[in-house]
Amino acid sequence: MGRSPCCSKEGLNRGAWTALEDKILSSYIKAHGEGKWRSLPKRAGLKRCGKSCRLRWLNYLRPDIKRGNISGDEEELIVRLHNLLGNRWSLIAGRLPGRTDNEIKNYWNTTLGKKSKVDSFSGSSKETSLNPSKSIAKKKDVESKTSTAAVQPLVIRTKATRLTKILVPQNIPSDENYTAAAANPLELQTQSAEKGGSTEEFPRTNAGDCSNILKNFGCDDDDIDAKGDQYCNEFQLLNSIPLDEAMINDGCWTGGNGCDLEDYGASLDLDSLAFLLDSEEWPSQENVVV
DNA sequence: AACCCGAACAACCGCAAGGAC
DNA sequence: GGTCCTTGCGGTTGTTCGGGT
Repeated sequence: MGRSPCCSKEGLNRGAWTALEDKILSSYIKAHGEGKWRSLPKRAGLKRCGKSCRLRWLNYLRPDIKRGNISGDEEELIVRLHNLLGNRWSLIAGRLPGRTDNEIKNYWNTTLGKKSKVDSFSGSSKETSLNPSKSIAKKKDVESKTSTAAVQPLVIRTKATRLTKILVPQNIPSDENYTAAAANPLELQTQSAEKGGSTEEFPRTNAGDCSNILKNFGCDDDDIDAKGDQYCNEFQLLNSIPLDEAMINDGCWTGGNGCDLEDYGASLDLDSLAFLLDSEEWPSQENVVV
């Protein structure tokens, strides 16, 4: 099946985006929503490849993008998730609200990857300081986790599978321990399992609560207007399936930018991931947000 | 002040999956 | 069922910027 080029290269702008281009793209997407990237540049009046528009929007212009330095907690989370998932940046990014896969990938390649490379080369816990700005204590903590993972590598595969369904926990538990987990369905599920979880523990809400749920996941009113119905349909669909079963069947474990664990099937038992949660807490949302 | 170098980040590219027809 | 199109992902390259000499 021959692939057609994503766009004609002739007459198109390349390289850095100008403020005007950003404004045009943002305004267009705000007015018409995402999607149809191939035809978007023409409709918006941009001399850009659709792919380039999509990337610019996803990695830079999206309103929910968190800018600024990666915090210590986020770094720790990235390290742990990388140990678990390998270079599946989109999945890792899905666990870090407001961070993009590209950002995390860059951060890894420029900072953490080198650090871990040096660590493994030295083969010791000797201090390595490629990034002196990071706190030593935090760094040691990260290193110890990295070395733990080296003993127990669990890199699943390097190619991500596309998300085809979005799974959002139907009810945001009031218990503060679960509040942080609300944005981390994997943790929610694991905790649920640890507690002998069932749909009774996390009763699923009806579609009427969708707006609040979406807001809890960082959607603004525009998002809800644009996609609320779609998400609510998903909610209603999933409401007919017990929560844990739905997660396994749908294979999704993140909100919005999730993955498909279905392929892991025999090789990946979600319970086996519990070791990640055994010794230490995942960073809470309050800690992650800068 | 000029130059060099490395880090950080933005953007591009090729490939593959999934859906529509 | 096959083909084509769209979208998303991960790897790589290019550019910018700041610090050191």
